[in-house]
Amino acid sequence: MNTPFSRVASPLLNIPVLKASCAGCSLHQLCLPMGLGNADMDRLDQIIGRGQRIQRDQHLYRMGDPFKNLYAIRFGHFKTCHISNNGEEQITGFQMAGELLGMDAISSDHHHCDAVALEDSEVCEIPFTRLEELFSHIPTLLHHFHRIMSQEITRDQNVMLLLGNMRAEQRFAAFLVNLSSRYLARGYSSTNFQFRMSREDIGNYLGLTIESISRLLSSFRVKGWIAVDKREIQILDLTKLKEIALGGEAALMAKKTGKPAGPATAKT
Amino acid sequence: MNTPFSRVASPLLNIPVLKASCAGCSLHQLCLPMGLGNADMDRLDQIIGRGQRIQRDQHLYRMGDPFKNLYAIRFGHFKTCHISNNGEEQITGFQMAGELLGMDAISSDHHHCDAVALEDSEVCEIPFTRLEELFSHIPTLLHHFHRIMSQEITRDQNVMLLLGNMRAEQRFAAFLVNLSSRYLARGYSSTNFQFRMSREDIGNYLGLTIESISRLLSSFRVKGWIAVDKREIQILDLTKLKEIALGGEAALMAKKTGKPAGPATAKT
DNA sequence: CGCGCTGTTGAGCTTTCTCAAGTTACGTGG
DNA sequence: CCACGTAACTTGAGAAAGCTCAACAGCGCG
Repeated sequence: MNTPFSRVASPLLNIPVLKASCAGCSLHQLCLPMGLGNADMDRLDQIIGRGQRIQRDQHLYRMGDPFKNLYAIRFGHFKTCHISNNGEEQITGFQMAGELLGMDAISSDHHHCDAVALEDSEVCEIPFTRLEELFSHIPTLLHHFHRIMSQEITRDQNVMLLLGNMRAEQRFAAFLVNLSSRYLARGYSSTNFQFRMSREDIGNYLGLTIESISRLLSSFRVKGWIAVDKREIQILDLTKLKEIALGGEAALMAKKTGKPAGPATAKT
Repeated sequence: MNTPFSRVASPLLNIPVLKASCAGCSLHQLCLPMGLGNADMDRLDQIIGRGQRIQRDQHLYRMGDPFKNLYAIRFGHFKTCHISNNGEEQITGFQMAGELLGMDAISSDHHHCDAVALEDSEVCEIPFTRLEELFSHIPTLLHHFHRIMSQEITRDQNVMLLLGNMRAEQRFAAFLVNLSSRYLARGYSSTNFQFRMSREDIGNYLGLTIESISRLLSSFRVKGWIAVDKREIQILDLTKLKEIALGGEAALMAKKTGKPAGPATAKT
């Protein structure tokens, strides 16, 4: 790794340098150029536009916008949300540094959701037509791109599993464990971090109300699994949370009654 | 279109011809070779393996199987289901002729879900590494492949919206409308078709119990929106169903009370 | 002809939502 | 610097949607 930044370097260090460069980005092992040699990474760098700053609550793109670019998150956090026909919004994901935004737009040449910055963030603009040109010259890049799209599919299907099969407590535990492991992969603490999204966003994402999220936070706190202060969270018993996220029968037993699991469907 | 089969040709006509051929397939405008010229379609045909028959309830692949091929459904129906760690299954989609199976496996070189035939079906085997080789020679094919993967992402996110935001009635209406439009796109009736999946499968997919599905069917029937006989369904008021699927406030009003919509979150 | 599988219907119960009141933090203007 | 207003969150009590359990009906199959 010849990156000038350590994995945990403060994002602030990057702010003055707006020219996006994969080679100089601490995230290139998580991001699109993963596994590329120096020469190929340079070619990728040549098509990548200037970094783009997005302020908190600003839209990176909106549903219906024409599709030009994919965006790699350089630092910061985003949410993507679909607006259904009756005006309800459904948050389909929270994205963090090193993740790619905009892949849903390839199918129809316009975006199918809104992407909103949860905090001041910066993205690399990746012109998709130029990227496709590169693919024919760099098979490794193409293959990795396919993996990323496929990963997105898998991720979405896991959320479907969460929304279709899990109880509130399990959903929330799974959410915490997911965040935890993603921060870990980025070199941050897996037990101490802050929510970049509001309780409302969390509830929306998990298919629960804001009140339920609040109650779950309290309940997890009382049980000693987490400590919360506003948006600051500390995970005190990650093992327990993982157990519950996995559907922990044991966890439900311990709770009091000996009921099966799952909000619906279920049944052997 | 130089296909020897009309769009509505009975699938039975294809059974004796096990050699898969895009050029000779009535679905090539819906499937991977969409938009390809004859020469390119021939090249695609050369890498596509023999057709593979899958009997009802047989697995096309299982979670954990190594990833070798994508599969295009020639005729028949499939379901894909994830098994969560506590043994619960969640059906993540129902696939029909012309749709591609297995894209979730690209990310990790093994399948992340089970694919099960809902009836006797046939698929074309598409060796993925050979397909990737073709991509560098046929940019149109590559581009279309990206659209298909992107479509899959969009589809999954719509299901997330369904599971996260919709009431039982709305979910079920959306499900019926979705099936209807997919049959329409394939040249079949949009109002008369049969469920290839059990009530249990429908319930699992929609995050509801089998009893709820049964009640919804009855309720829709009583209201005169559909007629049902076992797995045969006739849609009598597609407009109404679409209205409800879209979150129809009007529909909810008419129902009796004047409540807002959405099972959770919501609120302006 | 009876068994098993799938689906239907009913009654009561659990989970989570809804509504409402109250708290805390924070930015704005006096 | 403080009062105020707003936004975000918390907590409680009651309501409702949909689940669980249970009984039963229809159909296919051995």
